[in-house]
Amino acid sequence: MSAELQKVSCLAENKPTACSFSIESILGLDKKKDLNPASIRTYRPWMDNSCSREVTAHNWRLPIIRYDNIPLQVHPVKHAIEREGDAQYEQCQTTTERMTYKRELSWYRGRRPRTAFTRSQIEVLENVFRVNSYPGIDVREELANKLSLDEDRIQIWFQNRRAKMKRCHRESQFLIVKESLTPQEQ
Amino acid sequence: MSAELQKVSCLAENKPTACSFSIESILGLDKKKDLNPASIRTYRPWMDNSCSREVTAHNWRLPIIRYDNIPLQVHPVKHAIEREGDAQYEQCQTTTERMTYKRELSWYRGRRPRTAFTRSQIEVLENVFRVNSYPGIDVREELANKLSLDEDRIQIWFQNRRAKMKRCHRESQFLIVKESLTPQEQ
DNA sequence: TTGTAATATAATCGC
DNA sequence: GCGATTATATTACT
Repeated sequence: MSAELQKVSCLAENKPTACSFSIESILGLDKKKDLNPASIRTYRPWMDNSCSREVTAHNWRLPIIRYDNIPLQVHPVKHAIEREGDAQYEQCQTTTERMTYKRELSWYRGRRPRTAFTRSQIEVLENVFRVNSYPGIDVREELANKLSLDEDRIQIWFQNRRAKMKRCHRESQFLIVKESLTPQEQ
Repeated sequence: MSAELQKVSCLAENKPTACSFSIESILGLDKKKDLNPASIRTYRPWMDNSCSREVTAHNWRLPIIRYDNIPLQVHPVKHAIEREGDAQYEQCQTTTERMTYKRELSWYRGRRPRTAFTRSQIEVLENVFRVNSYPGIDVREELANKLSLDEDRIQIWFQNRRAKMKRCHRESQFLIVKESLTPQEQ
């Protein structure tokens, strides 16, 4: 971390370091601040109470919450490189060990069990998707009722389906361009 | 496949079967359309001219035309509905064709590439956020300079961060209530 | 291993 | 600025 950034990040730690952000400017002439870090927890409706409580308990017990403030969405490689501060992670020597560590971490965090759509459900979803890839809440609810799925699952499905469509399109576009650049055999 | 599902899936095949999904609802046509196509012109500073030209070039290879004076980011369905003056669009006979047309258009329509903040940037932002979740323009500019980011990115970050905080708080509140209602096992 | 459901969050729109 | 959505990138599971 650069010296500049250290100066900035010292703020939250109340270090007596000189800092180029003035307190006044950071406070923005005293605006409301109502953040209670302890209150942040994720709601997992598909977990029953006992399970939720257990997860919470584990998170409190285990020193693995240090990444809650840091984006989990990073390049795995970069991530691995940059996680030098995580002692527990560093202790994992083999890839397998690290995988296990990560898996346990995710288990403690709680993740909705993967939904396995049936063939008929997919068929209907695909048919609707062909006609409208952006169904509104009403259509999604209709689908949810008819297919016996949560509306949330429908929404995620369409989201992922759009991403897939886009990916496929990008790839085909790339192919077209590539072929146009090398019209002859190659 | 059940009778219900057949009713649904018939849609994409244009079968004259009675169907409990209305065409309007599937197409999302039963929603209000409130855009004024003539007045919409979005500025995309991150698309420089060369890039635009390249995109245009790609568009020329495909049965897609470019749209310089339409919203770059709208609901494709709404968008498609309101572009009745577009001759190419009118040439698309079937709903599917129109959807495809519209869909491809939206791919070329620009969206700012997702910014990937670095760990150190997030760290600083989080530290400032803890102290002040509503930084004024001056603090945002300071941060922008120090973190080598656009002030705009900073602003959006704080906006999303506040939303996240709110969400987390709501969820934890919900959990508390839920647990207080079912304090025993089960 | 691949495909994809799920997740987190940056970006966008309409108010 | 907010709430609601969408896009995007990544993770993790089958």
